[in-house]
Amino acid sequence: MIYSSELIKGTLKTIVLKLLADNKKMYGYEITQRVKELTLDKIQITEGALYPTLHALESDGLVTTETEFIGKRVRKYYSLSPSGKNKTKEKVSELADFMDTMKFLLDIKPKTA
Amino acid sequence: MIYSSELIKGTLKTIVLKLLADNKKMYGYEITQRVKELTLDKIQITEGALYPTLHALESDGLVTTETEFIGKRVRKYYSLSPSGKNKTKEKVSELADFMDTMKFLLDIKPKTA
DNA sequence: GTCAGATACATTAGATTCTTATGTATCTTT
DNA sequence: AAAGATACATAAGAATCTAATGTATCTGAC
Repeated sequence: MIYSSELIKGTLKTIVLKLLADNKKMYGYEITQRVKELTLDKIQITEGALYPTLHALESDGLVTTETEFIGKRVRKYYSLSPSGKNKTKEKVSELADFMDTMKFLLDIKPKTA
Repeated sequence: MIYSSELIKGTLKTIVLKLLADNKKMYGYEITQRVKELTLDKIQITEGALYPTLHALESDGLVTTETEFIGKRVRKYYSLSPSGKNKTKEKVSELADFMDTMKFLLDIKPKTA
C-alpha cells in the first residue's frame, strides 16, 4: 500500500529537514531511498517533488550544499545551516502537534449518540 | 497558534467526511465552526477551501444534500451516501496509518549516533 | 432604528506544491 | 552489450488551498 499522494503534501519539507537533522549530510537520491526504506515503501518521494524542495530549502538559507565526485558522477550533499536547525525543531514539533490534533479529530464520537 | 496552511492540505476531505459520519447531517458553516471548536482554533477551515470540497464530494456521489430555510436564509445540509460511508472508513484508516508512519519518522534517531 | 458582527451561501484570481514526463549521464551486474 | 540502478535536473499540467470579493439575512447592543 502506498499513501495517496495528497497526504504527502505539506509534510515533505519537514521530513527532509528531520532526516538532515538526524544524519548530518545526505544527498537527494539517498533521501528518497531512506524514506522508502524507513516507511516500508509506503512513502515514495519522487524526484520531481524532492529536487525543487531541496532547492527551495537552499535558497531560503536553511541548508548548505557541497558537491562531491564519486568517480565521474556528481553527488550533491545537503546539510542543515544553523537557521535550518531551528526551523527543523519548529516544523517537527508543529507536525507532531498537528498529528495529535488529527488523531483526536478522527476519534471523535457522535454528539448525538 | 494556528497550523501552517500547508499541513491542512490533503486532510480536509477526510476531516469533512469524518465529521459527517459522526453527525448524520451538517451544513457548511457548521463544519467550519465545529472544526474550529474541536481543535481549539488551531485548524480554521476557510470558506474558499470548504465549499469547493463539499461540491466535489457531492459530484463524486459521496454526499447528498438537502436545502432548508431558516427564516429567509438558506442552509444546505450534507449527508453521507452509502458509498460515502465506505469512502470515509477508507480515508480515516489511511490517515491514521499515515500518522503512525509520520510519528515514527519524526522519532527516528541518528544512524551515526 | 441602525450599525457591527455573526450567520450562510458562493466564486475567482493567484500561489503553492505535487505528478508525470522527459532529459542527461555514469556505474554495475549479468 | 543491455538492463537496471544511481544521480542530477527541469517543465507542463493538475490539484488544492489562500485571500479577496460578493450577496443576503439575522441578532444584539447602543
